[in-house]
Amino acid sequence: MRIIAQIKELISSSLKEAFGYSTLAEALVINTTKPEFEGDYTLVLFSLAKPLKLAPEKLGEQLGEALVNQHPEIIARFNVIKGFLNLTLTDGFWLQFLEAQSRQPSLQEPLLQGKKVMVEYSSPNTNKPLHLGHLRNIFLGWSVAEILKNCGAEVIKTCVVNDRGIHICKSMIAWQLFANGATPDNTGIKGDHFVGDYYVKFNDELKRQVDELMASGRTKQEAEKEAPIMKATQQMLLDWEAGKSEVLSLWNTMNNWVYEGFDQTYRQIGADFQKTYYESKTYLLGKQFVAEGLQQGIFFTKEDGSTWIDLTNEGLDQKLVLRGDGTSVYITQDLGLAQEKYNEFAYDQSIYVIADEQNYHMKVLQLILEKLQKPYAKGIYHLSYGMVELPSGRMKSREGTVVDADDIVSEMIAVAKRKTEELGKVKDFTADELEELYRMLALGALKFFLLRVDPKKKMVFNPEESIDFQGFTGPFVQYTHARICSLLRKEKSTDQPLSETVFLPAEKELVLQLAQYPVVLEQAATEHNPSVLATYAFTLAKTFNSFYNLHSVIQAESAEKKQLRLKLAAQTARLIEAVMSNLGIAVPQRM
RNA sequence: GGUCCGGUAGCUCAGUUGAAUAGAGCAGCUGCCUUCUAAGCAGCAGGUCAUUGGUUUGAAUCCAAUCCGGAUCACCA
Repeated sequence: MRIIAQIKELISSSLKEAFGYSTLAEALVINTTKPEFEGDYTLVLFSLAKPLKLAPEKLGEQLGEALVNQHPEIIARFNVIKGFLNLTLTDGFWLQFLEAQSRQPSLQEPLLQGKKVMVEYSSPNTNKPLHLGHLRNIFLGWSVAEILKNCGAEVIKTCVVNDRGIHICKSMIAWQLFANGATPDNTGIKGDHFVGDYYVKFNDELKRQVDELMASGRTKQEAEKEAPIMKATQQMLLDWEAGKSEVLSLWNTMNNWVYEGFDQTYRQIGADFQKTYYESKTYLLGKQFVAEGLQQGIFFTKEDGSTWIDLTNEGLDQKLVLRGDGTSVYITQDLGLAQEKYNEFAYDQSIYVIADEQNYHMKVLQLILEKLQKPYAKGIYHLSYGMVELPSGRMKSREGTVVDADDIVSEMIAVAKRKTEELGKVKDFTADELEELYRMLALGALKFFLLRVDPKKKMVFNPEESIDFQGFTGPFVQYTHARICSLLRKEKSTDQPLSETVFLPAEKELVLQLAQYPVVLEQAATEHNPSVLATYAFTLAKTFNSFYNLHSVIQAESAEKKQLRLKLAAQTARLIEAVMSNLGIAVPQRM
């Protein structure tokens, strides 16, 4: 159902027949015609003018003539302006398209049929709750997974939990020192926040001790090293690695508190994983790669026994892959984990949704796997995204300028509730229905806000201004869907074939938009970029709203018009739902 | 310092495989609800696309230099 591709074929064969010129249909440049000109699609002629040795205007006239003559059932008329050939397709063609699309049982595309893709996202630490940056990560990962599924791929969503290390021990030490047996249960605090609070307490106490030591003449570095709380933490990490049972037991308990909290958040925002990897179980992996790399001469050993790879020929640096004492570093684990994932799932592609601060690391990871000639190395794709920043700059947990995930979600729900009550359109809803609606709108606004921006760019969130429900937003699109549903409750679109009609400009605009979906979906999939779908959802809704404002559906001028408009409306609603589901956003029947 | 990313309207963002008069939303200003949901529609106003030079029939888009901002280059994860 790719109209542009279809037209490119027509043009390509016309060029051959009428001009004896062979060119790949792919190479032609066709866009939808700008609204200020007449036409549906536009061929850019400049690049063809040269090889054909014709002035663009002349070429346009002749080519347009040929197209209309050869395909009168598809091409109705044309006009040439400067180097642009504007083509208007016949109403019959558009009618047929609309019928065919509405009869299509599924809106999926076969682009990635038979491919198996892993998407790793979220990947939190277990010492503090999720924040707005995690939400961008989670929504991106979820959305990309949906997009790939809708292109026919089998998708495995996975999460790597960073559940070990010094930062976890900090929360544990602080809990031992200050908690007096407090738990999430007996305080009523959500587990991840509870543990996060002790992480903050640790840092407060550390600062106090450091200040004290500095007052007695130590330098800052000395003080940080010597602070009793820091020493205790380091000892705890050693005890953890030695498998000391009371440390392990506390570690287990506190991590489980955090997992309960995370699960609650994941349920609330609709995130899930088929497979979760825990770093405590994977951090010893990857050492066999070091032996392998040494044998192949890809790695080398320094005097102190540490193992390195030299990537200076690739424009990078030398990179440590194993410490002198034989323990793993971050990259070692990641090598092992990539293998582990491949052993388990034999993926064609493995997508890592990770912030752009790790671009260098991911480049190194892929490069090493390539040098080791791993079959899955080429399938690794780093979906790098920019940080969510405040107007004042980066969020800093130490300065308390982190936007908490649970907080922002509840704020959004409160705003959705307030707006819905102000408008008073769903007074007959039950309490459960209302709650579901508020959540749908709140998450719609939040997800759309985070997904509408190109992932690789950093973005700004201003907590002073709450996220909009008007304009280029999730609720705008959701509203259009609810409005169409309301229309269709009053008058159903039937399956009867449409009768011949002349498309009015607003109707044509809409059907043209409907035809764009497969193109946009494929673009989103190949670029791993949900934002193009957000833009499309908005444009589609906007186009419908203009149409809706201009023409009455139920009181249409004729029975044929009514039938056509009902079908356009039904199809718009269907596509809005499909596009939004790619973004992980549900759409309501009423709002 | 090396590498990478970014700089487009007051603000937040599209547009960057070169193509018609650079587009949206928000904020500001005008209109439009006794007819299908006004979370909407129609309009006004707002731009030296960081700067300079180059390539081209054509540059926000490509090239070079410069300025500004950010990330990264740990025996941290």
